[in-house]
Amino acid sequence: MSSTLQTLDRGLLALKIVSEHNEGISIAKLAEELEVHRAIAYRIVATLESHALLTRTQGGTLRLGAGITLLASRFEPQLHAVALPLLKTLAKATRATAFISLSQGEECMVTLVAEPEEGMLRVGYRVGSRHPLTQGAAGIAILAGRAPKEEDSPEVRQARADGYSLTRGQLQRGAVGVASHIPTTRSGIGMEACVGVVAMDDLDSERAIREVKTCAKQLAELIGQ
Amino acid sequence: MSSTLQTLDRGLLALKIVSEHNEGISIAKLAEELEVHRAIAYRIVATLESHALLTRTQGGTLRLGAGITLLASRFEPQLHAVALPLLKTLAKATRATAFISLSQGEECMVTLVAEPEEGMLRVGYRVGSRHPLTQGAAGIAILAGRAPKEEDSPEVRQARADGYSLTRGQLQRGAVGVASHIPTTRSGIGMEACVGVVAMDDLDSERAIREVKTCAKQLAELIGQ
DNA sequence: TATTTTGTTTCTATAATAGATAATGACTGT
DNA sequence: ACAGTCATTATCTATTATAGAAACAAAATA
Repeated sequence: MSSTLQTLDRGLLALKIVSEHNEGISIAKLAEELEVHRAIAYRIVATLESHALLTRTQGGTLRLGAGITLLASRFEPQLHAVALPLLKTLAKATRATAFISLSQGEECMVTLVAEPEEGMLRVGYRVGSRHPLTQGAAGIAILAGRAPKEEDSPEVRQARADGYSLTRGQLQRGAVGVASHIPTTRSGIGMEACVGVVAMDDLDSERAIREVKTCAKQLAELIGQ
Repeated sequence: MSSTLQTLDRGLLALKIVSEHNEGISIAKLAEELEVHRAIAYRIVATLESHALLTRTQGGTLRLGAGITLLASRFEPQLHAVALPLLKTLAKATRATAFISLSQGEECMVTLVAEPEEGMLRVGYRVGSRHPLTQGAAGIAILAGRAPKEEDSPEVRQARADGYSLTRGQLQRGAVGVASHIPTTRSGIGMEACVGVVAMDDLDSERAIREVKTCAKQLAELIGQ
C-alpha cells in the first residue's frame, strides 16, 4: 500500500478546488472546503502561489495561475513522445493513416499523425485540422466517451455500445474513418482524446477496428489510470 | 513573511522537474534532483499520481499526467486557442518573436510564444519565464493597464499615455521589447495580460508598435465578453 | 462606534515526515 | 543456476515540520 503525503495531497486538493470555482474563491472558503484551519490554508496558498499555480487578485480571491499553462505546454510533447511509437505501429498494421485527436470545446483537433510507409495512395490528415465533434469518426468517438445524453445521435449511441465508431465519407468522399475513445481519468472529466485511422474505401475495417481498440487501451494505460 | 510548506513545495518541484524531462525520468533520478531520499520520492510520486498529475509508464519512467489538461482547460480556456493564430500573424508581420504574458503577483510570466519563420537569428523567449512587473516591456505594459498610482514610474506613465511600452536592453542586452496591455472585462477579476514582441536591436519599431497595438485590440475583442 | 471578516504572526504539542534499513521480486549478465 | 543490480515497497524511530490554537492588527461592515 503506497502511502501518500498529507501536506502535498491537501495542496493538490486546494488546487483542484480553486480550479472548480470559475468566479474565484476566498481563502476562508477554501479553508472551509479543505476542512483545515485558516492559517493552514494561507500556508498552502503561499506555497502554490510561489510556484505560480495560484494567484490572488486584488480582491483577495484565488484563481489558477499562469504556471498551469507552462505545465500544460509541456504535457502535449510528452504525450506525443509516448504515443508516436504506438501510432506508427497502428499505421503499419492497418496500412492506414493513424491519428490522435483531442477535444477542444465543441470541436476536435488532430494533434498527432502517423502515416503508413507502404501503399500507393495514402490519406493525408493534417495536424491541427479541426471538425465539429458531431462529424467524423474522431468526434463521434469522443462524444461516445462522455456520459450518455438525451441529444446523442444514434451514431454516438452505437459507438458507445461498440467501443468504436466507423464513418464513411463524412469528412471526405471516399474516406473511411475508425476511431475509439481513450478513457483517461477514472473520476471527473479530464482530457478527452481518441485514436483512430483514416483510409480510402479499401480499408480492412474488421482488422482496423480491432487494432484501433487495442491501441486505445494501450494509450489509456500509458497516459493516465 | 508568509511561510511555505516544505512537503508541498517539494511535490510541486517534483512536478516541475518531471515536466522538464521530455523523455521521462526515473524515480531514482528524480530523488537525486530533488536531493531527497528515494523513499521520499516514492511517496511524493504516489501522491501526485493519485491526482493524475503524474503517471508512470511501463518502464517506470515518470511523465506528466492527464490531470494537467483538466486544470489547463479551466484556466482561461479561450485565451490560448484564440490567441495563437493572431500571435503567429504578429510574428510574421514584425519578423520578431511574439508573446503573451500574464501577471502573476508582482511578476509577469510568458504563457504563449510564436517565433517568426524567416530571419537568420531569432530571439528565443521561453514560455514560463518570469520577470518583475517593473522590468521589461511586458511588465510595464501590464502596470500601465492598471489604474494610475502615485508610485508609477515615468516609464509606466508614458506607456499608459501611449498605449504601448518600448524597452531596450532591460531584460537582455541588445534586445528590444514592445508590448501593449490587453484590456478585458475580466481584468476586474484579476486577469491581466499583455501582448508584444521581442527582437534584436534591428526591429522596425514604428511598425512593431502599430502591429502590437492592433493585435492587442483584436485580442481584447476576442477575449473580453 | 461596535462588530465581523481578513491577513498574518507566534507558539507548542504532536502528528506527520524524513531517512535509514531491510525485504522482495524482477532483470541482467555470466 | 548464480550472484549482482535495480526498482519497489514495507517497517521503524528520531526529529522535524506541520497542525492548530491563540492573539492581533487592519480592513470592511453594520
